[in-house]
Amino acid sequence: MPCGGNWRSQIGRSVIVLYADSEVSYDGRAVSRAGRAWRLIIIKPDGTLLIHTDQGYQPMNWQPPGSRISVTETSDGKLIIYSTRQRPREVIRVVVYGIEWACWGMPSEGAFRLTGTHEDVKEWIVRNIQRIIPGGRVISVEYEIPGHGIADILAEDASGRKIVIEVKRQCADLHAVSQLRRYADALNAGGILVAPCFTSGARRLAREYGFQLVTLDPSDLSPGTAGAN
Amino acid sequence: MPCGGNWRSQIGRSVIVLYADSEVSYDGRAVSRAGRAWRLIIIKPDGTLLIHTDQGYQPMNWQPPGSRISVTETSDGKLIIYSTRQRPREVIRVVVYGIEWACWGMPSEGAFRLTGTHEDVKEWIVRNIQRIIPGGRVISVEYEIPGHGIADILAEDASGRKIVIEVKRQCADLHAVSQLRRYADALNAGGILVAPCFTSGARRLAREYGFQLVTLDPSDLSPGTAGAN
DNA sequence: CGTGCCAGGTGCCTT
DNA sequence: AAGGCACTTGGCACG
Repeated sequence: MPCGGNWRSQIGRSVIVLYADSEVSYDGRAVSRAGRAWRLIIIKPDGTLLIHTDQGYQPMNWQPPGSRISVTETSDGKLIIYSTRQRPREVIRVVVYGIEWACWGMPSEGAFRLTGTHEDVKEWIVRNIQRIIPGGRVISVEYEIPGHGIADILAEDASGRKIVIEVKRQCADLHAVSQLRRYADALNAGGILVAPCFTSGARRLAREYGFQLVTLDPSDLSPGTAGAN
Repeated sequence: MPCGGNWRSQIGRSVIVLYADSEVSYDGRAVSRAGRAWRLIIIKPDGTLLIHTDQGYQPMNWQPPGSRISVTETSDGKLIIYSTRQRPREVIRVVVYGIEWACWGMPSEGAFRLTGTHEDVKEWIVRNIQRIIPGGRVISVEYEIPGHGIADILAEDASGRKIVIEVKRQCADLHAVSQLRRYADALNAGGILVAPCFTSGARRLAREYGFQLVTLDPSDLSPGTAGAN
């Protein structure tokens, strides 16, 4: 059974899960200190370190892939787990007072496919530009505007006027409108914001800036509908 | 030893960790399908579900706190784990073909303190506004501009001209400049961007918009220095 | 509950 | 490596 005391031999080879009584300190872009408590510690072979509590999606502390981990033992028998990352320089130090159980395994992602992403929506629009700009055409995708960022789609309408299209897969907010403005201003172009929904503020601001809103839900990517708004 | 076959009795009471041969499907804001493979499954009492592979900070699939979990058994002995979330409606379905080990425990966050945050930087600036705007004063913090968002700090310089200060704890980018512009435009005010560093694009754009840059590192919050730029 | 915005954001891709 | 940006972003605070 892959649970036992020799988990240290699995470092770099398996995903190790420890249930440990521990203190955690983090020093890097920010600083954190966590007093002694039982926590879930996950060590992945790619250098990822995750320290989870009883609640929440996010770990209490972590270290990303590529970090270097080491485990040492103090003279009085306590374990100390170090995880170090360069650029930015960040260190996690876990003092382990006790381990109730330690298990490991070699999980994998397996075949994995994710759909309904921003990329999918963008591709749909390129193929169905007529539904967004009747009589228009796509000039470029991921169009870089030097010093101003990268526009999702650059198109032109029937009259030849340039139009920047900014695509969001979730409700568009003020940030999305500001982003679109940055592109449209730089190109002296019109702007269309495509999203499944819009916050009230986004609607106001888009109106103020003269941008058009188009409602398009990622789940409606079929030959379906795109309702102008 | 808290590892064994009766982990299902711990649902809602402990954090459960399964090492399982499984298929995972996710349907919600996006859609994902993951073929059969060994994966690490974590079930927290707050409804959080995390499915981890051998690499990366992020789980392959997940469900946030507040989700409802249930485990059923098919006629041929396979387990199926359902996790459902409303608003947005999202469902994860895990078909479990086998479990190599199942362990649990009741971790906690314990005493935890994080410093060096955005809030810390903002407070430092309010206390040391003279270092940012010599002769100026703070008018308001978290100043809401209706329909345009919330400015970090609204101040005025020695001549009484309004200045919006946008604070970043990491390198400021185009997004930060756009955000500042949204505020400054709405108030017809000047703008100062405070950050530990700036991307090349952010420098260009800030110059174009007439914003001032001030370099301030979160780790130098002592009575230290704030270098205008 | 929606709106807005930070996060030690992370991850992906392109120059 | 730096820059730009999406993410099933998650999480928080406020009206």
